[in-house]
Amino acid sequence: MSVVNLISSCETCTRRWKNFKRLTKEELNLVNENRYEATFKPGEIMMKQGSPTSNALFIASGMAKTYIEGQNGKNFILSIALPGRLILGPGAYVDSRQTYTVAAITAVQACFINFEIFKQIVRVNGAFAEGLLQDISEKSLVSLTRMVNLSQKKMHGRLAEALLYFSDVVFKNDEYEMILSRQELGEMTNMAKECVVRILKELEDSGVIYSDSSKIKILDREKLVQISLKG
Amino acid sequence: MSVVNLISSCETCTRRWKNFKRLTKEELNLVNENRYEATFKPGEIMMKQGSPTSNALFIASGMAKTYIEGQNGKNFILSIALPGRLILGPGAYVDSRQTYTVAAITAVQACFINFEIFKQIVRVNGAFAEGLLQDISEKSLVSLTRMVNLSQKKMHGRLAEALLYFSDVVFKNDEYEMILSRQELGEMTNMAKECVVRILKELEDSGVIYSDSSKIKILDREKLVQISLKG
DNA sequence: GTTTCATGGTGATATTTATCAATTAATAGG
DNA sequence: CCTATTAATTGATAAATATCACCATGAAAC
Repeated sequence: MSVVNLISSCETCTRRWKNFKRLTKEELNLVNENRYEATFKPGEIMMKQGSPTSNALFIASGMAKTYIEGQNGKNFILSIALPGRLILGPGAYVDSRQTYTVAAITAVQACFINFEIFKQIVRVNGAFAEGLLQDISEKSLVSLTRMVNLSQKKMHGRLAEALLYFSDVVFKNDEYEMILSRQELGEMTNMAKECVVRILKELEDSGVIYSDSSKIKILDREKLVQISLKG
Repeated sequence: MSVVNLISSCETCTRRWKNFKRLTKEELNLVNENRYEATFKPGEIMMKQGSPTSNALFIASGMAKTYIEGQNGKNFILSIALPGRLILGPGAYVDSRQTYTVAAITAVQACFINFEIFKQIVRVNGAFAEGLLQDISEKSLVSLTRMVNLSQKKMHGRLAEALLYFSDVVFKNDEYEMILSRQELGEMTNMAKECVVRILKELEDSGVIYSDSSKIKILDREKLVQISLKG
């Protein structure tokens, strides 16, 4: 991890969190003065579950995975962290501990922003606070929906959902690099890696997707959506 | 549902949300002027998933269940709603729809507070906004933890966890009325009702709890905690 | 280029959990 | 008090999913 500043300022940054537009010039300056950049290589841990929430994290370029480390070394992948999104677990406002670990998947350029400063601005800027509330609420809604889906859908539905997540949210394309291993896809959908392999093959055999070890192509989106819904 | 006001004002209410102490006298008055009370009988729906988030809900007395209505009429019970807690799904700040349904379990006396007023106060009172952020973050953290537990623990662990939730959070007592049916306990722990019955019996046979159809008594808490952790 | 190690993949089997069918207890109305 | 319903319970069975053992492949390390 290197610490050379590559982004000149928050004001001109094109990858910044959209809620920053609600800050005054002074507040944005304050943020800018209390940030530091870092770059990470694939596999490196950017933020560790349980450590103090001293910073809010943003990704300027690249992708990372966020995951909770559960019992017996079993991980649970929450999401793919993308540029422009606030990465800050709910623990920040509860026990001041990181709720999850963040690890780089590709090369990542990241910005850390001092959380005390961040929190201070939230207290005085109502519009910014509301933006944060929206952001946290959105994530909370996603995780509630996900919890219900994990509970009520069977493996086919859960895996189909994950494939659509990569297509719709991460890559915005029907064809993409599968940046997660089969093991990790399992950690995201609560399946054993062998089951991931088998169901990917089934989906390929029935012409819904093309899949090799590193690439996914959605061939019959309607059918995949059906599978994700009917579960 | 009747609509007689039984509580004279928010200012003197002993069951009010603790975050209301951060309001000014004027703001608290505003809240008080924009609330209405209602009482519900057991089983009645107090708030319906998908309906507009026109109000934040508080319970003055009694208990309710909050649940998400999933596919094929399968419900997923999120929590037992208790006096003094804010009941407002994340949808309020996302799509202005109720994220879950709330149904009375016992007789319930409730307060509905106009959400526009509520939101307006959040914008101008930073301390109140921070309190709301803490509240939402707490719920979000609970649901993340729950999602991981549902994924990684087996039935015994999940049921033990639910029994401890009733003991530690809902009743604060090792002996309590089981206000949920076996079916509902299943909707909370993602188990079929038959499995709930069987595992309750196993726990009773091994001396960890006493259980009849309406009562639970924790006999060996340490063992139950072990099961909830290892399970 | 060979070795090493992680990942992908496959079949057989074990475990977990749900479903089905039937019976018994509990409860609400009349 | 009696009857109609709903919930609780039980055993048998089926379905879903995980685990195990193993081999193939491919990329990184030497």
